[in-house]
Amino acid sequence: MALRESGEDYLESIYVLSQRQGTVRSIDVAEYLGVTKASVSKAMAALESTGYVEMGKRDVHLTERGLEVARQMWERHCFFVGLLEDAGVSAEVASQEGCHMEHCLSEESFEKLRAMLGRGEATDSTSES
Amino acid sequence: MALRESGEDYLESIYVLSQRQGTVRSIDVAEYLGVTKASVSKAMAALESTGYVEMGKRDVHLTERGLEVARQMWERHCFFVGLLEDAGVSAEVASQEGCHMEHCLSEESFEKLRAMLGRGEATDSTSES
DNA sequence: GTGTTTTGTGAAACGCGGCTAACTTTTTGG
DNA sequence: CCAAAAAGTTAGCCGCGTTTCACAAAACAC
Repeated sequence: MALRESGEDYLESIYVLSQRQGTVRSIDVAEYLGVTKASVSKAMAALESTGYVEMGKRDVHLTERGLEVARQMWERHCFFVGLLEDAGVSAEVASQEGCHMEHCLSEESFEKLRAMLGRGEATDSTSES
Repeated sequence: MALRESGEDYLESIYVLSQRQGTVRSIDVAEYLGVTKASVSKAMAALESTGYVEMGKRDVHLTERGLEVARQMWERHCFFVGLLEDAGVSAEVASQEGCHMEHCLSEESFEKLRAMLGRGEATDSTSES
């Protein structure tokens, strides 16, 4: 039920990778996140049992429910990274730090913050590095 | 050496409580953070061994080093809470969520963000609820 | 001053999210 | 087709930050 920060990261990376590559394997997620494949294996089992992902023979994909979370996370990721970059933070650092900020807010608070800061919808760039 | 999120929270709460009350005991920290006194006891031992706090017979206080971190955290806390409140988030939720955001950024990024959003120095309100 | 209540500590355990190592299964390429 | 490489799984471990529970030590209240 309660999705943790790490779970959200896994979902987000599956989302990003699927935009880039179509099909996503555990190993791709492991490389993307910089964890071992054993960690991914465990995490996928947990996320499958809670209904966020489904595992085919040789790929993983998001369920409706997982997709919703993943998109939301990615949107926030883009928002915070953009915000930090605009503030003059390097792309690399912004990306690292944005990764954590994206898990801090409720959906409601995030929407309010975005509305106030008026950065509209985040520009999707799942295909970039 | 490496101070974790929870360590920063402990330092911050010692700071806030000392502004409010003067003297701070473990039990005060426990109540403030909503953890057990055993947790505080362990955490204090760790923070003492790394030079962030000193423990007297019946009180805890920050070292120079601890004070610096604590002030920084509190400043960020006020910044993020203020930001969220301005966005229309309730004080209670803003406080909860700001608590997490304050640990995400490097000092450098935080300063840049603050400069861009132009909210000046945070207003200190350690004496409030 | 003595007994009760409050505060602090220590030991053992747990959940989480990683890791390594060993193994199985699948894919690939000669 | 088959061997080797790549991908996935399983088991066991670790560190962190909690918890509970039992106990020790102070503080407080008469």
